[in-house]
Amino acid sequence: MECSEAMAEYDLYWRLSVLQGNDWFRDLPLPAQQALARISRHRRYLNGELIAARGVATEGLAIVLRGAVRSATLSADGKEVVFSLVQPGYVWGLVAVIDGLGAVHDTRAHKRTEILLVPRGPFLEVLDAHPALYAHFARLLCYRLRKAYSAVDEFALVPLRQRLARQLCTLALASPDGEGASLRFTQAELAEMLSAARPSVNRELKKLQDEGLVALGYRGVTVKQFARLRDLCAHQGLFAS
Amino acid sequence: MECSEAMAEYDLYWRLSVLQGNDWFRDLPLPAQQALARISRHRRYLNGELIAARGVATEGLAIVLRGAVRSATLSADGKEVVFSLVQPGYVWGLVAVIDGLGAVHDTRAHKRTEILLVPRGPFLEVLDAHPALYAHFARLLCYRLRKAYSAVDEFALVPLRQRLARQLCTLALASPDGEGASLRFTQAELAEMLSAARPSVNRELKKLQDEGLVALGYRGVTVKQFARLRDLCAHQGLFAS
DNA sequence: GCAGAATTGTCACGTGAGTTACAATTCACC
DNA sequence: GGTGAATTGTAACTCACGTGACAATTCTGC
Repeated sequence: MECSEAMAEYDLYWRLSVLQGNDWFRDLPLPAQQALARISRHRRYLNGELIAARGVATEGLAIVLRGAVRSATLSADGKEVVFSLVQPGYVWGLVAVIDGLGAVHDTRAHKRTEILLVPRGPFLEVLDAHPALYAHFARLLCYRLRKAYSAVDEFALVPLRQRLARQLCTLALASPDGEGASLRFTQAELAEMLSAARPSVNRELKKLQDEGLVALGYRGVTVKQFARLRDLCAHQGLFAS
Repeated sequence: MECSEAMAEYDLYWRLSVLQGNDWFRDLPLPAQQALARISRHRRYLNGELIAARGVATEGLAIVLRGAVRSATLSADGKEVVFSLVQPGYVWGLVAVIDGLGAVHDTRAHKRTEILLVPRGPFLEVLDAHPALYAHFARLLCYRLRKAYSAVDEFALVPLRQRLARQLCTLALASPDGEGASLRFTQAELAEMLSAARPSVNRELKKLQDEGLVALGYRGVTVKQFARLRDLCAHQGLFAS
């Protein structure tokens, strides 16, 4: 079984490199990274496949590798609010892992999706073995809280036009090509990220296009004038994604 | 100076008892409680006095004793969203204490207000000395996150009537008299807590009164039929305040 | 007990954005 | 290269809720 041993070895190395490439795991001490790499697993989901149901215990933390993880809440009368579309490189599921009270939202794979799963139990053991990690992940929770807070008051007082501008800036900065990026998202996806209706997003995008700030394409938006786009959202605290 | 020594002693004991009476400090090990009592300070603010300015480093964690701590965001065009009105018994300021990135909102005293202040530096030292506390406060952060998340999707998909019903239920349960409580809040305060306009809240309150669920008074609302009020909000995840 | 402040009660009106529905494009694939 | 699925573009309609502006009520302090 030399071959499969070598495979396992390679796999472990691969998982370690994923962790080391991630914003929230990059800065951990090597032994902790190794421990986490050892316990983590590679998972694949089909488009729309259920990853976690609201209130039900989750398997663990997910580092998104491909596709996206889509969290949404369904209201009694069937309306849905998409809470987040977690893109590759981001982490999903920390709250439920730490407090153990079940998934916060109904969560499904958006397109074919791959994640690196860090199972809850072993993860908590690693945390206990390296107490300093708690401080680290507490900061991640704080980051999330600030984002959630700004989402709340943004929703309440920022009109769609500006929220859209902000979203575009954020996506552009997060993309490899930077400020002038061609963002490969459909308008429906953008609408979901903003918890807005698709026609409304289209209306605002058109206006931005007329003003020359962006160019619209078939499955994408190209940022033409990042600076002016950014000016639109001005003054807003956290520049989050 | 025997007298002032005795005073100091009494003061320490008083601060310890405050901590022991608080939901989030009650369950800590005694040595940690004592350490926190030693570093904490009693603070008074006048109505409207500034406690923290958005983005500016905060002094520490506040346990509200009297009055209320009011966090709000001011938008560019002068509109304001009141984010929370932290009532006595609740804790304010954890995020800024942990990540050190400055206050999340502009924060002022609502009426004459007293808090127990746990200064940031010493608090973090106590955390480092008792690593288990990190796990404890990480759970508090998770609790906050769940509340913030539910605030987001509630804002997006629950109509004012139900949000109001929920707020009333929550306030009733939190009050000493329980379910049939006479809640001493003005309609303007209720509106702030819900980030809604005062006339809108009045409209919904009137309807609830017509249906016999509540009775309106000069500076207060009395819950008449808690069960039916609660049914109105049904199915909603976290029953928060 | 009365003046003035605070609070509640009610209107008319504006508006951002959701909803529905369909037409016009663009693409993907055989 | 043409057919069908996916996406984008648009318009008409609706509605919850905010805004502003008062009048009516209730308290508070001298």
